[in-house]
Amino acid sequence: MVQFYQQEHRLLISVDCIILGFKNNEINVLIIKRKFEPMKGERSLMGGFVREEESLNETVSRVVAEYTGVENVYMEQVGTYGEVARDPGERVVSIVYYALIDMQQFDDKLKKQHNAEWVNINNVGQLILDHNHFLNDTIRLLKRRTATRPVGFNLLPEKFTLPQLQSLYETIYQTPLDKRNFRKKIFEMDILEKLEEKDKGNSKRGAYYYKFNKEKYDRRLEDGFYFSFI
Amino acid sequence: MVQFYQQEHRLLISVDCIILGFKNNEINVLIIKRKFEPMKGERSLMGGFVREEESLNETVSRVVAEYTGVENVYMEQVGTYGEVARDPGERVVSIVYYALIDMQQFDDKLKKQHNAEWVNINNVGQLILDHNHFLNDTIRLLKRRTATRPVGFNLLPEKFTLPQLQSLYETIYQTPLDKRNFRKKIFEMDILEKLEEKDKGNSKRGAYYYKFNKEKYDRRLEDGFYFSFI
DNA sequence: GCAAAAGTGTTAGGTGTACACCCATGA
DNA sequence: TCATGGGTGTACACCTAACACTTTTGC
Repeated sequence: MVQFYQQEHRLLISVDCIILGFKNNEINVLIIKRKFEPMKGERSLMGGFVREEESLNETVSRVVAEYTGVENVYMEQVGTYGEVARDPGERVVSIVYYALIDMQQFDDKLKKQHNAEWVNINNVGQLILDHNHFLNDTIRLLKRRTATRPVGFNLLPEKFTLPQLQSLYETIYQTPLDKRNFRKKIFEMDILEKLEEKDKGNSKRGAYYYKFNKEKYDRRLEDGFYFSFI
Repeated sequence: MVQFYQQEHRLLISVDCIILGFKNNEINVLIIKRKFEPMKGERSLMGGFVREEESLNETVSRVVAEYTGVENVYMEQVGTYGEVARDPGERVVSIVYYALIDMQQFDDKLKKQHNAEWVNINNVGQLILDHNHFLNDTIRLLKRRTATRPVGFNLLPEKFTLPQLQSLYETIYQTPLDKRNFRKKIFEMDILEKLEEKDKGNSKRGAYYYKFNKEKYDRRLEDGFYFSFI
Protein backbone atom coordinates (compact mmCIF):
# COMPACT_ATOMS: atom_id res chain seq x y z
CA MET A 1 0.00 0.00 0.00
CA VAL A 2 1.28 3.44 -0.86
CA GLN A 3 2.21 5.44 2.19
CA PHE A 4 0.73 8.89 1.86
CA TYR A 5 1.03 9.97 5.46
CA GLN A 6 4.59 8.83 6.05
CA GLN A 7 5.74 11.80 8.06
CA GLU A 8 2.90 11.69 10.60
CA HIS A 9 3.15 10.51 14.19
CA ARG A 10 1.65 7.12 15.05
CA LEU A 11 0.43 6.09 18.44
CA LEU A 12 -1.01 3.28 20.48
CA ILE A 13 -4.73 2.74 20.54
CA SER A 14 -6.31 0.54 23.12
CA VAL A 15 -9.87 -0.54 23.43
CA ASP A 16 -11.16 -0.75 26.99
CA CYS A 17 -14.25 -2.86 27.55
CA ILE A 18 -16.82 -2.41 30.23
CA ILE A 19 -18.47 -5.79 30.39
CA LEU A 20 -21.82 -5.68 32.13
CA GLY A 21 -24.06 -8.42 33.39
CA PHE A 22 -27.27 -8.60 35.43
CA LYS A 23 -27.77 -10.99 38.34
CA ASN A 24 -29.57 -10.93 41.69
CA ASN A 25 -30.96 -7.46 41.01
CA GLU A 26 -27.52 -6.05 40.49
CA ILE A 27 -25.75 -4.71 37.46
CA ASN A 28 -22.27 -6.15 37.65
CA VAL A 29 -19.12 -5.16 35.87
CA LEU A 30 -16.24 -7.52 35.22
CA ILE A 31 -12.98 -6.34 36.78
CA ILE A 32 -9.53 -7.91 36.63
CA LYS A 33 -6.24 -7.61 38.36
CA ARG A 34 -3.91 -6.27 35.72
CA LYS A 35 -1.40 -8.82 34.47
CA PHE A 36 1.40 -6.60 33.22
CA GLU A 37 3.34 -3.49 34.05
CA PRO A 38 2.82 -0.69 34.70
CA MET A 39 0.40 -1.02 37.63
CA LYS A 40 0.52 -4.78 37.59
CA GLY A 41 -1.89 -6.31 40.09
CA GLU A 42 -4.13 -3.29 40.36
CA ARG A 43 -7.84 -3.38 39.53
CA SER A 44 -8.63 -2.59 35.95
CA LEU A 45 -11.08 -2.88 33.12
CA MET A 46 -10.30 -5.30 30.36
CA GLY A 47 -8.44 -3.81 27.47
CA GLY A 48 -6.49 -4.70 24.39
CA PHE A 49 -4.42 -2.88 21.84
CA VAL A 50 -5.96 -2.46 18.42
CA ARG A 51 -4.12 -4.71 15.99
CA GLU A 52 -3.06 -3.95 12.50
CA GLU A 53 -5.84 -5.71 10.63
CA GLU A 54 -8.59 -5.44 13.16
CA SER A 55 -11.49 -3.01 13.32
CA LEU A 56 -12.47 -1.54 16.68
CA ASN A 57 -15.50 -3.80 16.95
CA GLU A 58 -13.32 -6.78 16.27
CA THR A 59 -10.97 -5.77 19.03
CA VAL A 60 -13.88 -5.52 21.44
CA SER A 61 -15.23 -8.89 20.35
CA ARG A 62 -11.84 -10.46 20.82
CA VAL A 63 -11.38 -9.01 24.29
CA VAL A 64 -14.90 -9.84 25.42
CA ALA A 65 -14.63 -13.43 24.17
CA GLU A 66 -11.26 -13.82 25.84
CA TYR A 67 -12.57 -12.80 29.23
CA THR A 68 -16.11 -14.16 29.18
CA GLY A 69 -16.30 -16.85 26.51
CA VAL A 70 -19.35 -15.11 25.04
CA GLU A 71 -19.54 -14.20 21.35
CA ASN A 72 -21.74 -11.79 19.37
CA VAL A 73 -22.41 -9.52 22.29
CA TYR A 74 -24.22 -6.22 22.11
CA MET A 75 -21.70 -3.40 22.29
CA GLU A 76 -21.67 0.34 22.00
CA GLN A 77 -18.92 2.90 21.92
CA VAL A 78 -18.84 5.17 24.95
CA GLY A 79 -16.14 7.55 23.83
CA THR A 80 -12.49 8.07 23.15
CA TYR A 81 -10.10 9.42 25.73
CA GLY A 82 -6.91 10.96 24.55
CA GLU A 83 -5.24 13.05 27.23
CA VAL A 84 -1.52 12.99 26.62
CA ALA A 85 -0.52 11.69 30.03
CA ARG A 86 -3.45 9.44 30.83
CA ASP A 87 -1.25 6.32 30.81
CA PRO A 88 2.12 6.57 32.55
CA GLY A 89 3.53 3.71 30.47
CA GLU A 90 3.32 5.58 27.19
CA ARG A 91 0.80 7.73 25.46
CA VAL A 92 -2.22 5.57 24.69
CA VAL A 93 -5.49 6.75 23.22
CA SER A 94 -8.26 4.65 24.69
CA ILE A 95 -11.52 3.89 22.97
CA VAL A 96 -14.09 2.74 25.47
CA TYR A 97 -16.95 0.37 24.75
CA TYR A 98 -19.48 -1.25 26.97
CA ALA A 99 -20.74 -4.73 26.22
CA LEU A 100 -23.87 -6.36 27.62
CA ILE A 101 -23.82 -10.05 28.27
CA ASP A 102 -26.20 -12.63 29.57
CA MET A 103 -24.43 -13.80 32.71
CA GLN A 104 -25.84 -17.29 32.27
CA GLN A 105 -23.52 -17.63 29.30
CA PHE A 106 -20.46 -16.49 31.21
CA ASP A 107 -17.76 -19.11 31.32
CA ASP A 108 -16.93 -19.38 34.99
CA LYS A 109 -13.57 -21.09 34.43
CA LEU A 110 -12.25 -17.85 32.96
CA LYS A 111 -12.74 -16.12 36.28
CA LYS A 112 -9.81 -17.82 37.94
CA GLN A 113 -7.76 -17.86 34.80
CA HIS A 114 -7.85 -14.07 34.51
CA ASN A 115 -8.17 -13.17 38.13
CA ALA A 116 -11.50 -11.60 37.29
CA GLU A 117 -14.52 -10.84 39.40
CA TRP A 118 -17.98 -9.43 38.94
CA VAL A 119 -18.61 -6.42 41.11
CA ASN A 120 -21.67 -4.28 41.62
CA ILE A 121 -21.47 -1.38 39.23
CA ASN A 122 -22.25 1.12 41.98
CA ASN A 123 -19.56 -0.16 44.25
CA VAL A 124 -16.54 -0.78 42.13
CA GLY A 125 -13.86 0.91 44.18
CA GLN A 126 -10.71 2.36 42.77
CA LEU A 127 -9.56 1.33 39.31
CA ILE A 128 -6.35 2.22 37.52
CA LEU A 129 -5.85 5.31 35.39
CA ASP A 130 -9.07 6.96 34.28
CA HIS A 131 -11.06 3.74 34.32
CA ASN A 132 -13.46 5.00 37.00
CA HIS A 133 -14.17 7.92 34.73
CA PHE A 134 -14.92 5.53 31.86
CA LEU A 135 -17.29 3.65 34.08
CA ASN A 136 -19.17 6.75 35.16
CA ASP A 137 -19.62 7.84 31.57
CA THR A 138 -20.84 4.34 30.75
CA ILE A 139 -23.44 4.33 33.50
CA ARG A 140 -24.83 7.61 32.25
CA LEU A 141 -24.91 6.35 28.69
CA LEU A 142 -26.50 3.05 29.65
CA LYS A 143 -29.32 4.84 31.43
CA ARG A 144 -29.97 7.05 28.45
CA ARG A 145 -29.77 4.20 26.00
CA THR A 146 -31.93 1.71 27.84
CA ALA A 147 -34.57 4.39 28.34
CA THR A 148 -35.44 4.58 24.66
CA ARG A 149 -33.93 1.56 22.95
CA PRO A 150 -34.54 -2.12 23.53
CA VAL A 151 -30.99 -2.89 24.57
CA GLY A 152 -31.73 -4.05 28.10
CA PHE A 153 -32.78 -7.43 26.74
CA ASN A 154 -29.14 -8.18 26.06
CA LEU A 155 -28.60 -8.44 29.80
CA LEU A 156 -31.27 -11.11 30.14
CA PRO A 157 -31.50 -14.66 28.86
CA GLU A 158 -33.34 -15.08 25.60
CA LYS A 159 -36.45 -16.09 27.54
CA PHE A 160 -37.29 -13.83 30.44
CA THR A 161 -40.29 -12.93 32.57
CA LEU A 162 -41.87 -9.52 33.02
CA PRO A 163 -40.94 -9.37 36.70
CA GLN A 164 -37.34 -9.99 35.64
CA LEU A 165 -37.53 -7.28 33.01
CA GLN A 166 -39.04 -4.83 35.45
CA SER A 167 -36.43 -5.62 38.03
CA LEU A 168 -33.74 -4.99 35.42
CA TYR A 169 -35.05 -1.50 34.75
CA GLU A 170 -35.52 -0.83 38.44
CA THR A 171 -31.89 -1.75 38.92
CA ILE A 172 -30.58 0.36 36.06
CA TYR A 173 -32.54 3.44 37.11
CA GLN A 174 -32.31 2.68 40.80
CA THR A 175 -35.94 3.47 41.32
CA PRO A 176 -38.99 1.31 41.95
CA LEU A 177 -41.46 1.15 39.09
CA ASP A 178 -45.19 0.63 39.25
CA LYS A 179 -45.97 -2.88 38.09
CA ARG A 180 -49.15 -2.04 36.24
CA ASN A 181 -47.76 1.02 34.52
CA PHE A 182 -44.63 -0.84 33.54
CA ARG A 183 -46.53 -3.74 31.98
CA LYS A 184 -48.94 -1.40 30.23
CA LYS A 185 -46.05 0.47 28.66
CA ILE A 186 -44.26 -2.69 27.58
CA PHE A 187 -47.39 -4.24 26.11
CA GLU A 188 -48.25 -1.09 24.20
CA MET A 189 -44.90 -1.32 22.47
CA ASP A 190 -45.88 -4.71 21.14
CA ILE A 191 -42.32 -5.93 20.74
CA LEU A 192 -42.46 -9.01 22.96
CA GLU A 193 -43.59 -12.50 22.13
CA LYS A 194 -45.38 -14.36 24.89
CA LEU A 195 -44.39 -18.00 25.29
CA GLU A 196 -46.46 -20.87 26.65
CA GLU A 197 -43.82 -21.78 29.17
CA LYS A 198 -43.65 -20.37 32.67
CA ASP A 199 -40.79 -19.72 35.02
CA LYS A 200 -41.67 -21.37 38.32
CA GLY A 201 -38.40 -20.45 39.96
CA ASN A 202 -39.71 -17.48 41.87
CA SER A 203 -43.30 -18.28 42.60
CA LYS A 204 -45.76 -21.11 42.79
CA ARG A 205 -48.00 -19.59 40.21
CA GLY A 206 -45.14 -19.02 37.81
CA ALA A 207 -44.51 -16.12 35.46
CA TYR A 208 -44.85 -16.40 31.71
CA TYR A 209 -41.70 -16.27 29.67
CA TYR A 210 -41.39 -13.69 26.90
CA LYS A 211 -38.96 -13.19 24.07
CA PHE A 212 -37.89 -9.96 22.46
CA ASN A 213 -39.14 -9.95 18.85
CA LYS A 214 -36.79 -7.90 16.74
CA GLU A 215 -38.97 -8.05 13.63
CA LYS A 216 -41.92 -6.58 15.52
CA TYR A 217 -39.64 -3.92 16.94
CA ASP A 218 -38.32 -2.95 13.52
CA ARG A 219 -41.85 -2.66 12.19
CA ARG A 220 -42.86 -0.43 15.09
CA LEU A 221 -39.79 1.71 14.51
CA GLU A 222 -40.72 2.22 10.88
CA ASP A 223 -44.18 3.27 11.98
CA GLY A 224 -42.51 6.03 13.97
CA PHE A 225 -43.56 4.63 17.33
CA TYR A 226 -41.79 6.40 20.15
CA PHE A 227 -40.25 4.03 22.66
CA SER A 228 -39.84 4.89 26.28
CA PHE A 229 -39.05 2.18 28.76
CA ILE A 230 -39.24 4.43 31.76
CA MET B 1 9.72 7.57 29.57
CA VAL B 2 9.93 3.83 30.00
CA GLN B 3 8.43 1.95 27.11
CA PHE B 4 6.15 -0.74 28.49
CA TYR B 5 4.19 -1.48 25.36
CA GLN B 6 7.11 -1.67 22.96
CA GLN B 7 5.92 -4.63 20.96
CA GLU B 8 2.47 -3.21 20.18
CA HIS B 9 1.33 -1.85 16.84
CA ARG B 10 0.96 1.92 16.50
CA LEU B 11 -1.30 3.68 14.10
CA LEU B 12 -2.39 7.02 12.76
CA ILE B 13 -5.12 8.90 14.50
CA SER B 14 -6.83 11.79 12.83
CA VAL B 15 -9.37 14.15 14.23
CA ASP B 16 -12.08 15.19 11.80
CA CYS B 17 -13.99 18.34 12.63
CA ILE B 18 -17.49 19.15 11.64
CA ILE B 19 -17.62 22.91 11.98
CA LEU B 20 -21.16 24.23 12.15
CA GLY B 21 -22.53 27.73 11.89
CA PHE B 22 -25.98 29.31 11.71
CA LYS B 23 -26.91 31.99 9.20
CA ASN B 24 -30.01 32.94 7.22
CA ASN B 25 -32.05 30.21 8.83
CA GLU B 26 -29.63 27.55 7.72
CA ILE B 27 -27.22 25.34 9.59
CA ASN B 28 -24.06 25.39 7.55
CA VAL B 29 -21.03 23.10 7.55
CA LEU B 30 -17.61 24.18 6.53
CA ILE B 31 -16.30 22.03 3.67
CA ILE B 32 -12.93 22.18 1.93
CA LYS B 33 -11.33 20.86 -1.16
CA ARG B 34 -8.69 18.47 0.10
CA LYS B 35 -5.16 19.77 -0.35
CA PHE B 36 -3.15 16.54 -0.43
CA GLU B 37 -3.19 13.03 -1.81
CA PRO B 38 -4.97 10.73 -1.81
CA MET B 39 -8.21 12.22 -3.15
CA LYS B 40 -6.70 15.65 -3.56
CA GLY B 41 -9.25 18.22 -4.71
CA GLU B 42 -12.28 16.30 -3.49
CA ARG B 43 -14.73 17.65 -0.94
CA SER B 44 -13.87 16.86 2.62
CA LEU B 45 -14.28 17.76 6.25
CA MET B 46 -11.40 19.40 7.99
CA GLY B 47 -9.04 17.04 9.71
CA GLY B 48 -5.67 16.82 11.28
CA PHE B 49 -3.44 14.10 12.65
CA VAL B 50 -3.10 13.95 16.40
CA ARG B 51 0.36 15.07 17.34
CA GLU B 52 2.65 13.62 19.88
CA GLU B 53 2.09 16.08 22.70
CA GLU B 54 -1.44 17.12 21.93
CA SER B 55 -4.70 15.97 23.48
CA LEU B 56 -7.69 15.33 21.23
CA ASN B 57 -9.35 18.57 22.28
CA GLU B 58 -6.19 20.44 21.48
CA THR B 59 -6.10 18.92 18.03
CA VAL B 60 -9.68 20.02 17.44
CA SER B 61 -8.94 23.51 18.70
CA ARG B 62 -5.92 23.75 16.44
CA VAL B 63 -7.84 22.62 13.37
CA VAL B 64 -10.85 24.81 14.06
CA ALA B 65 -8.68 27.87 14.65
CA GLU B 66 -6.72 27.16 11.49
CA TYR B 67 -9.81 27.06 9.31
CA THR B 68 -12.06 29.62 10.99
CA GLY B 69 -9.89 31.88 13.08
CA VAL B 70 -12.19 31.27 16.06
CA GLU B 71 -10.85 30.13 19.43
CA ASN B 72 -12.48 28.52 22.46
CA VAL B 73 -15.30 26.98 20.53
CA TYR B 74 -17.86 24.60 21.93
CA MET B 75 -17.02 21.07 20.81
CA GLU B 76 -18.24 17.57 21.43
CA GLN B 77 -16.99 14.19 20.40
CA VAL B 78 -19.28 12.37 17.99
CA GLY B 79 -17.50 9.05 17.85
CA THR B 80 -14.49 7.13 16.67
CA TYR B 81 -14.41 5.28 13.40
CA GLY B 82 -11.89 2.53 12.99
CA GLU B 83 -12.69 0.28 10.05
CA VAL B 84 -9.45 -1.11 8.72
CA ALA B 85 -9.88 0.08 5.16
CA ARG B 86 -11.74 3.31 5.68
CA ASP B 87 -8.86 5.36 4.29
CA PRO B 88 -7.16 4.06 1.15
CA GLY B 89 -3.97 5.96 1.93
CA GLU B 90 -3.18 3.99 5.05
CA ARG B 91 -5.10 2.77 8.02
CA VAL B 92 -6.28 5.80 9.97
CA VAL B 93 -8.55 5.76 12.98
CA SER B 94 -10.67 8.86 12.90
CA ILE B 95 -12.08 10.61 15.92
CA VAL B 96 -14.92 12.90 14.93
CA TYR B 97 -15.92 16.08 16.72
CA TYR B 98 -18.40 18.74 15.90
CA ALA B 99 -17.73 22.35 16.80
CA LEU B 100 -20.26 25.16 17.00
CA ILE B 101 -19.18 28.61 16.02
CA ASP B 102 -20.75 32.01 15.82
CA MET B 103 -20.46 32.76 12.12
CA GLN B 104 -20.06 36.46 12.83
CA GLN B 105 -16.64 35.60 14.21
CA PHE B 106 -15.61 33.61 11.16
CA ASP B 107 -12.58 35.04 9.45
CA ASP B 108 -13.66 35.34 5.84
CA LYS B 109 -10.12 35.62 4.51
CA LEU B 110 -9.55 31.99 5.43
CA LYS B 111 -12.22 30.91 2.97
CA LYS B 112 -10.13 31.56 -0.10
CA GLN B 113 -6.94 30.52 1.60
CA HIS B 114 -8.27 27.02 2.30
CA ASN B 115 -10.64 26.69 -0.58
CA ALA B 116 -13.41 26.39 1.96
CA GLU B 117 -17.12 27.04 1.73
CA TRP B 118 -20.13 26.97 3.98
CA VAL B 119 -22.82 24.65 2.74
CA ASN B 120 -26.27 23.87 4.02
CA ILE B 121 -26.01 20.87 6.32
CA ASN B 122 -28.91 19.16 4.58
CA ASN B 123 -27.47 19.55 1.15
CA VAL B 124 -23.80 18.78 1.43
CA GLY B 125 -23.36 16.44 -1.51
CA GLN B 126 -20.72 13.79 -1.69
CA LEU B 127 -17.72 13.95 0.59
CA ILE B 128 -14.65 11.75 0.63
CA LEU B 129 -14.34 8.48 2.54
CA ASP B 130 -16.95 8.04 5.27
CA HIS B 131 -17.32 11.77 5.88
CA ASN B 132 -20.99 11.77 4.91
CA HIS B 133 -21.51 9.10 7.53
CA PHE B 134 -19.78 11.30 10.12
CA LEU B 135 -22.06 14.14 9.19
CA ASN B 136 -25.22 12.08 9.51
CA ASP B 137 -24.18 10.88 12.94
CA THR B 138 -23.43 14.47 13.90
CA ILE B 139 -26.82 15.74 12.82
CA ARG B 140 -28.51 13.10 14.93
CA LEU B 141 -26.32 13.93 17.89
CA LEU B 142 -26.83 17.66 17.51
CA LYS B 143 -30.59 17.24 17.57
CA ARG B 144 -30.45 15.13 20.68
CA ARG B 145 -28.02 17.44 22.41
CA THR B 146 -29.71 20.73 21.63
CA ALA B 147 -33.02 19.29 22.78
CA THR B 148 -31.95 19.06 26.41
CA ARG B 149 -28.80 21.10 26.80
CA PRO B 150 -28.20 24.80 26.26
CA VAL B 151 -25.63 24.29 23.51
CA GLY B 152 -27.54 26.00 20.72
CA PHE B 153 -26.43 29.37 22.08
CA ASN B 154 -22.97 28.62 20.77
CA LEU B 155 -24.30 29.06 17.25
CA LEU B 156 -25.57 32.55 18.01
CA PRO B 157 -23.81 35.78 18.87
CA GLU B 158 -23.48 36.52 22.55
CA LYS B 159 -26.51 38.82 22.30
CA PHE B 160 -29.45 37.34 20.45
CA THR B 161 -33.20 37.84 20.20
CA LEU B 162 -35.93 35.34 20.94
CA PRO B 163 -37.07 35.23 17.30
CA GLN B 164 -33.47 34.35 16.38
CA LEU B 165 -33.34 31.65 19.01
CA GLN B 166 -36.63 30.20 17.91
CA SER B 167 -35.56 30.23 14.31
CA LEU B 168 -32.40 28.37 15.30
CA TYR B 169 -34.39 25.57 16.88
CA GLU B 170 -36.82 25.50 13.99
CA THR B 171 -33.88 25.04 11.68
CA ILE B 172 -32.21 22.33 13.71
CA TYR B 173 -35.40 20.33 14.10
CA GLN B 174 -36.78 21.31 10.73
CA THR B 175 -40.17 21.98 12.16
CA PRO B 176 -42.09 25.17 12.91
CA LEU B 177 -42.56 25.94 16.59
CA ASP B 178 -45.39 27.81 18.22
CA LYS B 179 -44.13 31.23 19.26
CA ARG B 180 -46.03 31.43 22.53
CA ASN B 181 -45.21 27.91 23.60
CA PHE B 182 -41.58 28.37 22.72
CA ARG B 183 -41.27 31.55 24.73
CA LYS B 184 -43.16 30.09 27.66
CA LYS B 185 -40.76 27.17 27.75
CA ILE B 186 -37.67 29.33 27.50
CA PHE B 187 -38.85 31.76 30.16
CA GLU B 188 -39.75 28.95 32.55
CA MET B 189 -36.15 27.78 32.36
CA ASP B 190 -35.02 31.14 33.64
CA ILE B 191 -31.56 30.92 32.11
CA LEU B 192 -31.63 34.04 29.96
CA GLU B 193 -30.82 37.58 30.87
CA LYS B 194 -32.89 40.25 29.18
CA LEU B 195 -30.96 43.29 27.98
CA GLU B 196 -32.18 46.84 27.55
CA GLU B 197 -31.00 46.96 23.99
CA LYS B 198 -33.11 45.97 21.02
CA ASP B 199 -32.28 44.54 17.63
CA LYS B 200 -33.94 46.75 15.06
CA GLY B 201 -32.54 44.86 12.11
CA ASN B 202 -35.62 42.80 11.39
CA SER B 203 -38.51 44.94 12.47
CA LYS B 204 -39.46 48.47 13.24
CA ARG B 205 -40.53 47.66 16.72
CA GLY B 206 -37.32 45.79 17.43
CA ALA B 207 -36.75 42.66 19.46
CA TYR B 208 -35.06 42.64 22.83
CA TYR B 209 -31.63 41.14 23.06
CA TYR B 210 -30.97 38.37 25.55
CA LYS B 211 -27.84 36.71 26.85
CA PHE B 212 -27.42 33.17 28.04
CA ASN B 213 -26.64 33.24 31.75
CA LYS B 214 -24.51 30.26 32.65
CA GLU B 215 -24.63 30.91 36.38
CA LYS B 216 -28.43 30.83 36.34
CA TYR B 217 -28.32 27.67 34.28
CA ASP B 218 -25.97 25.93 36.67
CA ARG B 219 -28.20 26.85 39.59
CA ARG B 220 -31.25 25.44 37.80
CA LEU B 221 -29.34 22.28 37.02
CA GLU B 222 -28.46 21.78 40.66
CA ASP B 223 -32.11 22.21 41.52
CA GLY B 224 -32.81 19.24 39.26
CA PHE B 225 -34.77 21.25 36.73
CA TYR B 226 -35.43 19.26 33.60
CA PHE B 227 -34.54 21.15 30.44
CA SER B 228 -36.34 20.56 27.22
CA PHE B 229 -35.93 23.04 24.40
CA ILE B 230 -38.39 21.33 22.14
C1' DG C 1 -56.12 -23.16 53.45
C1' DC C 2 -52.52 -20.08 53.31
C1' DA C 3 -48.48 -17.70 51.86
C1' DA C 4 -46.25 -15.52 48.07
C1' DA C 5 -45.63 -13.78 43.75
C1' DA C 6 -48.23 -12.90 39.17
C1' DG C 7 -51.44 -10.55 36.97
C1' DT C 8 -55.07 -6.92 35.92
C1' DG C 9 -58.14 -1.09 35.08
C1' DT C 10 -59.47 3.23 36.46
C1' DT C 11 -59.07 8.01 37.75
C1' DA C 12 -57.14 12.57 38.82
C1' DG C 13 -53.83 15.84 37.99
C1' DG C 14 -50.46 17.77 35.30
C1' DT C 15 -48.25 18.68 30.95
C1' DG C 16 -48.15 19.76 26.17
C1' DT C 17 -50.48 21.81 22.30
C1' DA C 18 -53.41 24.59 19.69
C1' DC C 19 -54.93 29.01 18.94
C1' DA C 20 -55.80 35.03 17.89
C1' DC C 21 -55.10 39.46 19.00
C1' DC C 22 -52.69 43.85 20.38
C1' DC C 23 -48.25 46.55 20.29
C1' DA C 24 -44.51 49.41 18.71
C1' DT C 25 -42.40 51.79 15.15
C1' DG C 26 -40.29 53.32 10.62
C1' DA C 27 -41.50 54.55 6.35
C1' DT D 1 -51.80 55.42 8.69
C1' DC D 2 -50.34 51.25 7.50
C1' DA D 3 -47.44 47.32 7.04
C1' DT D 4 -44.40 44.39 9.56
C1' DG D 5 -42.57 41.62 12.87
C1' DG D 6 -42.66 41.43 18.32
C1' DG D 7 -44.97 40.20 22.13
C1' DT D 8 -48.70 38.06 25.21
C1' DG D 9 -52.76 34.10 27.91
C1' DT D 10 -56.15 30.47 27.93
C1' DA D 11 -58.73 26.14 27.19
C1' DC D 12 -58.78 21.50 25.97
C1' DA D 13 -56.84 16.95 25.02
C1' DC D 14 -53.77 13.71 26.19
C1' DC D 15 -50.55 11.37 28.86
C1' DT D 16 -48.39 10.13 33.24
C1' DA D 17 -48.66 8.50 37.78
C1' DA D 18 -51.05 6.78 41.66
C1' DC D 19 -53.53 3.17 43.50
C1' DA D 20 -55.84 -2.36 45.48
C1' DC D 21 -57.57 -6.48 44.68
C1' DT D 22 -57.91 -11.24 42.47
C1' DT D 23 -55.54 -15.39 40.71
C1' DT D 24 -52.67 -19.36 40.88
C1' DT D 25 -50.45 -23.09 43.06
C1' DG D 26 -46.94 -25.59 46.03
C1' DC D 27 -46.57 -26.65 50.53
